[in-house]
Amino acid sequence: MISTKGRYGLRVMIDLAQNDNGSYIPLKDIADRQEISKKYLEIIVKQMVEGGLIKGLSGKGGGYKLVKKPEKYTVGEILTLLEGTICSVACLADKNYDCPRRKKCETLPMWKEFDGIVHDYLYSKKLSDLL
Amino acid sequence: MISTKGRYGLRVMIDLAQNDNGSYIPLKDIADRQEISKKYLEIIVKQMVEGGLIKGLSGKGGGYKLVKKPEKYTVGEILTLLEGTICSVACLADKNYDCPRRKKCETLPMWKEFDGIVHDYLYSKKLSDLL
DNA sequence: CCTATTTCCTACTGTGTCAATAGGTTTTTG
DNA sequence: CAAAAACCTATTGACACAGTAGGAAATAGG
Repeated sequence: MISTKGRYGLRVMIDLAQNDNGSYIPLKDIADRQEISKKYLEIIVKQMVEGGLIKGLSGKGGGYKLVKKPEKYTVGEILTLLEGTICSVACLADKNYDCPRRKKCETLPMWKEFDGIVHDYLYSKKLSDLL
Repeated sequence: MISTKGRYGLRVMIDLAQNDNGSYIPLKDIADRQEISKKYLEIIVKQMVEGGLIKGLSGKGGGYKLVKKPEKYTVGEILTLLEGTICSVACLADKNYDCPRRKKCETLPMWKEFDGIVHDYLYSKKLSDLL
């Protein structure tokens, strides 16, 4: 289940794309338009800056803006940054985890296939597809 | 993310299918084979009985068994029972929930499409496919 | 009838994440 | 210098997850 973090973050990205006029867009405007608490968005947006998805500028006239064109972002990369991982099952989420039942597990192949389908969908979907 | 409840429950179903000899299979045997705490499985299995997925018999010689042939179960129905709902986003999980942004939400169509893909995969997958 | 086996039932608990809220500091422009 | 904005740290209440614990009721075999 995708949490509000991922969902709100995606909406911020869409808002930034739709209201892009070359300059920085203040978070207050985004929060108002999207009807989301500005304080909560700060946490999310901070993560997006750290992850290199967007850039921020302090001070008057500051705000946030995209660093790439909307068609260069995939929904998958946005969600992965905010959700940590988009994995359907815990066994696949941590690549270093070596499950003792890996060899004989009857469900693992299915989870892998399922994960592939999810991954393919989300990484083929572009931010520009949502405008 | 599918929790242990759903994953363990699915493995119980597979175990019941694989070890079906007409009579009831004690939970202890399943727990031993699957290397899962019997106590924890009790909770999961209880839910599966209540949901009509399997039936249980108390007393000596008792245990659990499937009520249908493995090819008659879908992975989707098993997971839905145990996880409550298999929905990628909260807005779609509760059918009665009327989101105020429903009309103008740019992400809703994508979530619906995504949910459809997930749903299709899990409900087309049969328990018998995992044996 | 007794006993071993098994499900069935209620309750509890520690840990962690989610979804915010609160209050302040720093940066920048007009 | 003042307003506006990002930036930063901390806290909180609620809830779900992943079990654990202990016993009651049911049932079959001897």
